Amino acid sequence: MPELPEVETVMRGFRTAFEGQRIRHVTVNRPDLRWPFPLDLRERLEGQEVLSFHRRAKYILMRVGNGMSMMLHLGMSGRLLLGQSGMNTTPPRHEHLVLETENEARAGLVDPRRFGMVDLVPTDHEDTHRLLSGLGIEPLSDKMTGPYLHSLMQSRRTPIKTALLDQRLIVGLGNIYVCEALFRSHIHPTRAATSITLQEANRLATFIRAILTEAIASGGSSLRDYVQADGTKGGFQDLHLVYGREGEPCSYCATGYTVSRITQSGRSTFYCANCQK
DNA sequence: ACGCTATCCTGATCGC
DNA sequence: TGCGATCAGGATAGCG
Repeated sequence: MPELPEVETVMRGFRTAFEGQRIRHVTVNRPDLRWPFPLDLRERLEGQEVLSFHRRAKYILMRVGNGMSMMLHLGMSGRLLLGQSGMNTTPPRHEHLVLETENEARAGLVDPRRFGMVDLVPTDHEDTHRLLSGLGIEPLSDKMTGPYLHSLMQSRRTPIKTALLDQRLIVGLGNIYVCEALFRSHIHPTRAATSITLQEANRLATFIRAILTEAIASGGSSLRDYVQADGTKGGFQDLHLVYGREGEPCSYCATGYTVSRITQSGRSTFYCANCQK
């Protein structure tokens, strides 16, 4: 589910609710998601002050006072429900982990498909965690330039769409935002990554940055079950120009072409066969 | 060495 | 209304 804008939105809500507070209670409702929860998750977090929140790729990092960081990945269907403790409401289905603070802030991790993950890592060594150490560049950082993107694409013998989904090269993009970025850049998704010119890489860099920035500003894309931490829906799905719009007229080339859908490495790709070359 | 695929799960939706 | 098939925003292990 969540790509960079959704994870960033969730992380900001989590930060607003939890930063500076002390964790009073941790409830672990099952032993694992994609991987087992750390056996000492509860004892490592309870009683700790929440120092700060960060995002790396699609991971949320919560740093606490004992030098540990909780890593959280939402997978495909993960949501973080923020609220107050003691409301006596029925817990939602698939709420696998609950954090509560001394000030009654409550965060529940709901993940029906259980593709998400939670782990602990020493804050000083976050970057060496096996899931973080191989990650590519942050698309909203200064490293994300056309020339650098161009050089990254030269090393992959896959379609450009597949390469942009590869978190070892550039992080944060998922199926939606890759489709949208290629559409706005007028690049055909099946093109070999190595065929991307510098000029096209410049366009891609510009649009990737723009799309992610716009999506964060509108609170992410709400499809199916994604909502922001405060329960409101994001609004970026209304700005999708191709994703999920198979058969609809292309919004750019006004020639009667409609949005096509193909499958690439098992995932749907949406594009305009006329204006993406 | 690299790239493709099958796979982990549940739930929503679609066609019959 | 019911039922089976299909699809879903991710990322890995394992295979060729």
